[in-house]
Amino acid sequence: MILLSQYMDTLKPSLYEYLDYRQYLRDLYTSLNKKEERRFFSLRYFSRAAGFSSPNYLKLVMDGARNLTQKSIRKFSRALKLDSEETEFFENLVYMNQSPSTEEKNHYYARLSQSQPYLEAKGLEKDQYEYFTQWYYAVIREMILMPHFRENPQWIADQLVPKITGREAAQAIELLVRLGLLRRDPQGRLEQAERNITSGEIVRHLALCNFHRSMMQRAQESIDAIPGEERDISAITIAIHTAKMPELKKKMAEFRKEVHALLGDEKGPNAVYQINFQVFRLTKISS
DNA sequence: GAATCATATTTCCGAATAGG
DNA sequence: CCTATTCGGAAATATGATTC
Repeated sequence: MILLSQYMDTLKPSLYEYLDYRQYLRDLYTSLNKKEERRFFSLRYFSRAAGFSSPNYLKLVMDGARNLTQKSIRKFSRALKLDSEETEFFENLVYMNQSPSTEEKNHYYARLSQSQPYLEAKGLEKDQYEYFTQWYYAVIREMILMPHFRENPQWIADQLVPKITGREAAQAIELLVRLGLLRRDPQGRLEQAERNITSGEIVRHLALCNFHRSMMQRAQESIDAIPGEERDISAITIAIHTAKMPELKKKMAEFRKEVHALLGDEKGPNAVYQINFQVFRLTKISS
């Protein structure tokens, strides 16, 4: 029995590599079940170890047909032989996955990202997440292009509307450099580096939700904070068929590219603007 | 308090395997 | 070689929680 659990440990995928607990369970199940001819880790075996009387419970959870409750999380972590740190991580993972709102997801992700083993496994991912949590990171990266740009945290902070603190600006530069979105030329001046933010699906999705929420908030504030000639907020409300959505998305993508190509190249910008695109449904779909 | 949704258990059935 | 038994997975059903 001791040998069996030791053997199990060597095949177990590392929990901290995952931000999707169902994926973790699937990988764990396949690696313990299919790889070897010894198929000791069956659904039934798991249910026995966890104290479920239904043999297929793990299967239902893996398929997303069942969620886990506080009680069943404990049963799972016992059967998976997780230590107390792993159990806590697993618990937050489950709650993050099952939260309906991005606010809650953020809350649980914040807890996950404090875990030391997670940082060791996915340290950069935390930076990538951070990049999308504050609207001004992207803005500062663009500000570099302005000829009168000064690499002085307080100056940068004062240029932004709304203002941020000098400390935040300094930390922003550090983050952008760490992410490879900014680099220093031979003279030590900051310049943009072409680099895509690549993070796992889960973090990317959560981070983008935060980013857009944050930028829409700026848009809302701009109605009062920015004079009319310096903004253009327009909208249409229109009834269309669901099938038209791909076409609409394509049009919007084209326009984004067009704007970028037409205006993005210009020498000597003197300010940074944000252009938001939003389309969303306001009624239920009738068939 | 009925209706609906989600969770947990029971039942069913095919495949593999051990025993006669 | 056949049959009984066990195992694995999925569907059906019961139970509990939540909503209106």
